[in-house]
Amino acid sequence: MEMMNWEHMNLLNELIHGLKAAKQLQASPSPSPSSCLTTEMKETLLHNIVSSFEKAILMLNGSTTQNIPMTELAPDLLAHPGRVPESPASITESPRSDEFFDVGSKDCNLSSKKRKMLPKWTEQIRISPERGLEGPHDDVFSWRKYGQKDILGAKYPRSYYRCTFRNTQYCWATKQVQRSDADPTIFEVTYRGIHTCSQGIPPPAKRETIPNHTVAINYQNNLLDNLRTNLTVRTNGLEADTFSFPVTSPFYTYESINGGTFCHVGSFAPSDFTGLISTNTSTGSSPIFDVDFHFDPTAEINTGFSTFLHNSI
DNA sequence: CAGATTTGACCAAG
DNA sequence: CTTGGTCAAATCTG
Repeated sequence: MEMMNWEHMNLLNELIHGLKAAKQLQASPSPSPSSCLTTEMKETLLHNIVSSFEKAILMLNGSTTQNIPMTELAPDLLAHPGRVPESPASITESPRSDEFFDVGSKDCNLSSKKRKMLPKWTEQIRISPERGLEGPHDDVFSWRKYGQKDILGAKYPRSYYRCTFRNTQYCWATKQVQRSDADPTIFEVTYRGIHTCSQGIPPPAKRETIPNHTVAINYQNNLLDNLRTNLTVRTNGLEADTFSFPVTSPFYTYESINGGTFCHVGSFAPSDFTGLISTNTSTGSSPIFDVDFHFDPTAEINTGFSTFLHNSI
């Protein structure tokens, strides 16, 4: 197999996925009620397109010696796909901000929907008695608490955190911490979104020996990976299973076949993780894993990646 | 004084 | 209506 430049492979892959998603969207006329793509799927495709551009830009930017911060290049892209950052107060409802999505649509406030599309996973973290009740607040990222809520049927309140750099670097990662009432030493931490702030990007110093973009993309993955090996991890629900511990935000393409939907999920993964799910890595060919699975909307929900796994390149 | 936390109010979804 | 998630003013902290 041709050993393509590692950077080019990833970059190409991003652009190809972006293009694929864009073409799918283009092939699906928006006002057609008979369109095989649901609104949700279209939104996901849009998300893919934007995210592909973001990652491609990040890769290119990571390869330059100057390394201009993403926040300067395109802060609005980092802020949210398609969203123009205004004052923080207007973020949740800005009637005119979605220039790339649903222009002219009445319900262009997609922020909550789009937020739901962010990758989401849950970890159960047990606190050690010696450390006291400080809770599982020592992850690598810095968070700012923005709310607390009593949850019906739960003994303990749920705390809401967002990335400290939400306003300065438009990083939309959030987490929720819920103490388990069954076992108060366990905290269930639900993360949503990948850090796009400088915390999720490696320090520029270490960028000479290893291909730059690989460091950039995998840095955060490694952090997550470390967390994963050290902690009990559990995913919840269909959505979480779908995203079942992505190491970068996954991209999706949909295809309608015989009334069912064929879904393709791709994500970057550290090579060791790829090795776990594929036997084809001895060639050292691809750090990317792709998953294709078929689900029939009329059938019972099947959350397994049952169909097949393969390397994409 | 700047940044973080607290907490009641608000809002969208169901 | 209820509920979970977020906002933002008030308050705290270093």
